[in-house]
Amino acid sequence: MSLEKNADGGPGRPAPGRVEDVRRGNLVRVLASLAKARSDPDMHPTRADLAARTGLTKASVSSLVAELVDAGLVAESGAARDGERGRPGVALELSNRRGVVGMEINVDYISAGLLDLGGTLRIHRTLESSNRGESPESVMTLLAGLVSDIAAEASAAGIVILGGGLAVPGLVDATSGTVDSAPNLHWRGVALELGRLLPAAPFGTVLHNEANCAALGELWYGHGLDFHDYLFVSGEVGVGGGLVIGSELFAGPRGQAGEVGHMVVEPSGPDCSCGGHGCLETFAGQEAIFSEAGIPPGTASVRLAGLREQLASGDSAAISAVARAGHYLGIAAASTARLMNLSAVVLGGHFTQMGPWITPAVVRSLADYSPGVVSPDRVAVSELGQSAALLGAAGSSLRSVLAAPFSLTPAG
Amino acid sequence: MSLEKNADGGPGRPAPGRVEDVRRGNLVRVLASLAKARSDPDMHPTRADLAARTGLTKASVSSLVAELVDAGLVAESGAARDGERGRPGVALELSNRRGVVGMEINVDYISAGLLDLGGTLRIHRTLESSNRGESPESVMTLLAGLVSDIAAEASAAGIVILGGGLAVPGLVDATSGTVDSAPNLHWRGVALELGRLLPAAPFGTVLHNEANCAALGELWYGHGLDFHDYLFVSGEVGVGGGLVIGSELFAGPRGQAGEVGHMVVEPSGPDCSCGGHGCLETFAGQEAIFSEAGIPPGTASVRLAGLREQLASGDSAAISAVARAGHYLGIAAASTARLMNLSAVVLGGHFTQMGPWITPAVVRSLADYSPGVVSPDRVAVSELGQSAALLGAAGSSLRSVLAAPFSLTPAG
DNA sequence: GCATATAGTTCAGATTGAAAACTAATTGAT
DNA sequence: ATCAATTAGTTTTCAATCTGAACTATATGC
Repeated sequence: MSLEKNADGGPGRPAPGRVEDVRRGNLVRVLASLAKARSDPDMHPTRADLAARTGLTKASVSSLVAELVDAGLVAESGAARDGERGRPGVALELSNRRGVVGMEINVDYISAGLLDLGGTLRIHRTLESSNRGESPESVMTLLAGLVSDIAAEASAAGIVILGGGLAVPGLVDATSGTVDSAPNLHWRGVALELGRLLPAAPFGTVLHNEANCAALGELWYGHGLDFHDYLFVSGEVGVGGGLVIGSELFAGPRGQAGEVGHMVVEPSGPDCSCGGHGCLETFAGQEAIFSEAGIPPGTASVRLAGLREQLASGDSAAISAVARAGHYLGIAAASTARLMNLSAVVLGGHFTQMGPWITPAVVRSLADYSPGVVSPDRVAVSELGQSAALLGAAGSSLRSVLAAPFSLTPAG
Repeated sequence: MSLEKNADGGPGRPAPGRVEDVRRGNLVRVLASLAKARSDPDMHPTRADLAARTGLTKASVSSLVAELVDAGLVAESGAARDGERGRPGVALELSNRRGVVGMEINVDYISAGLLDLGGTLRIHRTLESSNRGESPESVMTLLAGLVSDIAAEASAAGIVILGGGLAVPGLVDATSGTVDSAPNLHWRGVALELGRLLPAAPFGTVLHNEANCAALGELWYGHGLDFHDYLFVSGEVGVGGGLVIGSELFAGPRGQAGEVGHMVVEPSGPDCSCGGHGCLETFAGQEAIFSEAGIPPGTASVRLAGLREQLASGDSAAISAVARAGHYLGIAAASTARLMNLSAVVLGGHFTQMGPWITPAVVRSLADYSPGVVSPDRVAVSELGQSAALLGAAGSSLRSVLAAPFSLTPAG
């Protein structure tokens, strides 16, 4: 349908097609096969198996695997016996001696975790910290300490850290490592010193938007295993979101798509902080729900706990506040589903705490405004909780490594 | 960020990375450079120039160009003199002896046109025909006749037709060539015999959605030259649309994205034919505008002419009907722009006839609901008129050819 | 103990682009 | 007119890489 991207090969673009590029592509193919095999438990791919699944010859796969083993990305893990006759193969797997770090700065806490190449979360630490209004330097220092502890532990366990991802609740510019605006932290135009976090990691640290990361975490480690096209709505102070299309995050032209919170759901609705009015956020943001439910001011976690209590005790103000949020969420989801041809909705962030009360309202609203587009069993609540963003940030780094293994290989 | 697509190379996927694939990629690179050069007028790329622009060596480019010339896709067009000293180069261009056909079936007419590889529309024929409720067979027979005339003319002019695209106002499944539903034609689940249209064309005929094609036509031959990320809204009987992101059409998971007409713009709005209510179409569809403006029943073109007259004469009912449509259009556009981070809006279809009256309403609404996102000078009216969809369908075919030149090459 | 089957390696052959040397054609200075 | 300088395009040699076929290695089962 469209021309290959960057086909022109102008200045600043990837190198033109050389014979070496074939090998790079095939290294990636082999790694992708290994990564895929992992979700199929009890399946121990061998060189011969990889050859069959990638379409390459056994000779090529042997050579590619040797290179990946040299680079430390792939490890042999004993014999693969299947009871059949013939010489047994050598089972291969993504090395668990290589890992990436996921990091998150949020309003009430910072956290970091170590994910090995196989996708297992080996370490996960959270540190409560009131970051709203704190200086970026001091928060980064705190985070750097946390990460350095994790790096030490990793090193003791013989794990080499290759890269990392940092999720921040705000609009970010990943290329420059700048937080353009993070209203809930009161940060604006802040260039973070990402180099401090993982100074030795060849892939460095990449900055991400928190809602997008949560959507990615959900994609790779949550409902994404079942749904391939969905709207992820993350309720935090504002209402963020992520669009997953064909099992990939749709990031938009400037990597900032997914602002569900400012879709117009009620033309005559109240003014919004964004300057518009009737935005979803004015009905489904934390402040909107809390005040409608009559929850007194306080910290977000205390108020959220209060809301849960009132919901559980059948308080009608709380129940109707949440139902109203769900109603408008359903309207925004209906429009999005129609516009982008999506078939599922996943609720994350604070909405996970309201699951049983908000889901029916969303389902009803979807049925009412876009019948037949999103079936009730495709409205789900995230099960990852607070770790979604961290998993997304780490997973993103993991995928960078698997997509560019040649940068670790002797040949460079 | 994500793994290379199809990296697994499983069944049904493109062949694995062989050394030959490098050449395929480079053939595409060279063609892409030539296609790009064409929008830079008075620029006659030579082999040496292509080498510099693709990053390939002169030797490789010579060999690639020879293959493309053999395949008939590229032609030498005399010497390229630039007044400098040194041996003059031989100017190259995409051959104007190869072409693709764009076709459209709409409610009131069918049309077809011939686009040469350089992007010039060489022939364009429209045939009035009331297709609503007609059998697909009879309409296809009519179209096949029109296309066969064009093919004869092309042949007389020495132009070889390589492929084609057919735009139909409805949801289509391109892979099976089926019209799932085209309400305005009263077609539903119709498998079109696309093979009849261009039996000799190696790339065959591909079925497209009309609104998407119009968006593509706009992208390649209209405002897309200035805007790279925009919402294209096409008013026909319903309200269709297309999302252009990074100068590419965003087609959605099943190629059916862009249903702007059924975004919810007024939760308490009237019922819609889709089963929902408050959809944009109930305010900005043809019937909504005509009845609100007090235009008596009749054929679409007569009513549209009537509306234009009333608008020109300052009729207040007409003016306010169009302003209302624009208001709600602006709301849908505001939500879309926020959700997908778009920065421009292009109005097509019947909205082009209402330009001066509807644009201000859209601009006002955008400023009201999403201030600072879409600036007023980035709300534009399409200038392509009725040919947008045809150009999009043809252009899409042209791009398939340029993206897979090796299928025409001796090596196959 | 040996036939059979499967895993993995080695080696020759083909394709391809890079690099450098070479031929071709034009300008401009002498 | 002649020739150096300059640019376009071709030819040649070389290295990288995959494929395919032959070969080695190691199991099972009769």
